[in-house]
Amino acid sequence: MFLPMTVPVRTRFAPSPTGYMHIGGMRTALFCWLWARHNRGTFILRIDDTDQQRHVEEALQPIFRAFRWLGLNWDEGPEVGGPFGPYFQSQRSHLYRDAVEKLLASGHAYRDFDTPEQIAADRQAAESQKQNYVTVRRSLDLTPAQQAEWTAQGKPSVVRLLVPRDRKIAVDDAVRGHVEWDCGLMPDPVLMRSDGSFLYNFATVVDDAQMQITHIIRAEEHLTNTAVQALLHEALGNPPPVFAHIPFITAPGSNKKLSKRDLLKLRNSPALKKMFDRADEILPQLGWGDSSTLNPVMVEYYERLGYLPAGILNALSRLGWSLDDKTEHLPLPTVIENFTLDRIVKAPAGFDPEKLQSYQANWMNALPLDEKIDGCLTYLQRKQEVAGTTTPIDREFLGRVVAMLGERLRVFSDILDYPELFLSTDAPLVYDEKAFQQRLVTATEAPGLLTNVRDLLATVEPFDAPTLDKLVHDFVTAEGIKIGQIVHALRIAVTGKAVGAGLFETLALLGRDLCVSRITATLARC
RNA sequence: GGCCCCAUCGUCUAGAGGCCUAGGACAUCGGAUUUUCAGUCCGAGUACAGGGGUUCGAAUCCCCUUGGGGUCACCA
Repeated sequence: MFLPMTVPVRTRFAPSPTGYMHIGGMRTALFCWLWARHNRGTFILRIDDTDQQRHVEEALQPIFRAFRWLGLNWDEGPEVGGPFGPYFQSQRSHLYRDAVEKLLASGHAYRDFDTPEQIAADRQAAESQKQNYVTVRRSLDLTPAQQAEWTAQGKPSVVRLLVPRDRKIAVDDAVRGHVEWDCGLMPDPVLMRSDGSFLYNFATVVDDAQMQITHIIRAEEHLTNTAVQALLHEALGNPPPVFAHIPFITAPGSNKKLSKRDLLKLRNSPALKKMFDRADEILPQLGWGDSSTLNPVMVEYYERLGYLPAGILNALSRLGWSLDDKTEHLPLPTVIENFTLDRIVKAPAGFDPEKLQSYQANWMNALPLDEKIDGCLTYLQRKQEVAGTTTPIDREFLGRVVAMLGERLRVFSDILDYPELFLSTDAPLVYDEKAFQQRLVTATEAPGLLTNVRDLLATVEPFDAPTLDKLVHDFVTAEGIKIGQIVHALRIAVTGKAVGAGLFETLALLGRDLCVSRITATLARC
């Protein structure tokens, strides 16, 4: 658009080390990554750690982890290096200092000796007169000698950009179109603090230019910053990058930014409650905390619960972007091939857990059986480790379980919902008490019928699903009862549960001995 | 409050003047199948925020209103 086609595309994602990867931030990162890959360009990871936290290294790990899990590799950045490093803002002060000097020398910036108190008073004065506040610029009237003297005395000062008030600044945003601001309404932004450190808005511009970023793809909340940044690029003589402000993700059922700050509200929102509850059910079994340590705004939540990268990627891609009027299931290569900035939707997109589930189900379904087995095995083994037990899990048997469960298995950790299938012979079942009452106590004929069926099961040959199906149906006919009078009782007797996979398949899977002994045990309980 | 952005079914979206009595997906509700749940198959309902223009013709272009959101630091 503004760049010659020969310039290779370079995009960047610049997270702060917060200690977790936000799902919305991941979506922004994905869009950056996609645009780079679509153009066979370069995707850069740069760490915005200007506030110098102590444990940057630790706080960074979940971010790297999320990228790696989803398979979004970075071409330049931490751990991989690159020709434009260092990739930590905290290590790039010399570049910012040079840029400040350059702006000071060219007259685009000036030293401001006004105290924060003066500035605050100016602001208040403007406000009380219902006037727009702009910097008063008293320091501009200082003689060079006065300035030098104050500087020599160590009087604190900041460096501000001298905003050209007589004009407008405009940007042709790749998703929002032409946007412009009146510079006469803008205060002069601080570039360098009195302690010599630099502001994000300035550092970003210096970095983007030095790293030769061609497309700045970021969340909409930065749109207002763009006026200052565009001015800075201009003052620095940089070739202007293309800006693309993508809409942010909103919390389900709201139009506010999906934020970790509103966690309490999110937890109680009907759409998200299930996800929190699921975390509390599953995570403790695996020794990975609970919903207070991992929640649905974090990428790690999905990883730990056993979602598929393909499912998450598909869902994230479709939040604010579409291929056409009907394609929903998109493998990454297809997205890369077709991803363009002009198809990004302008309006904010609500995060919809239900739809995410449906993408996930689609990709789980498409997964080869072997990979499903591997995934489930990991979870079963992890659970055993945590519980301190070591019952060996037969891979072939697990394969039969996974095949039988079919679409009931949406994420890998769902396998933990079926402990009764993996229990050894002598381990007692946990019964769904309500169902037990209804099907085996209230239904007074049930124990008798069950006893008869057990005796038939003890000898029937072969012990496979079709045979068992026929056996039970013949039994129903012979007894003159309804099928519902026996199947529910039978299922509870054998699994303890009211619902599950196909009954006859389940019986066949568990095997004759286990079925008979469990029915006997259940009968003893009636 | 100033500035800026946004506005199609409950939700994600298609739609770049006639193909739109607005298409798809998720969710919802029916029906069928099944021993239950899930699934599957079939079917249903539901949307262009409002008002003015421009035009032979507007969801699509312009203006206004309304509503929502973002941002206004020596934060990132």
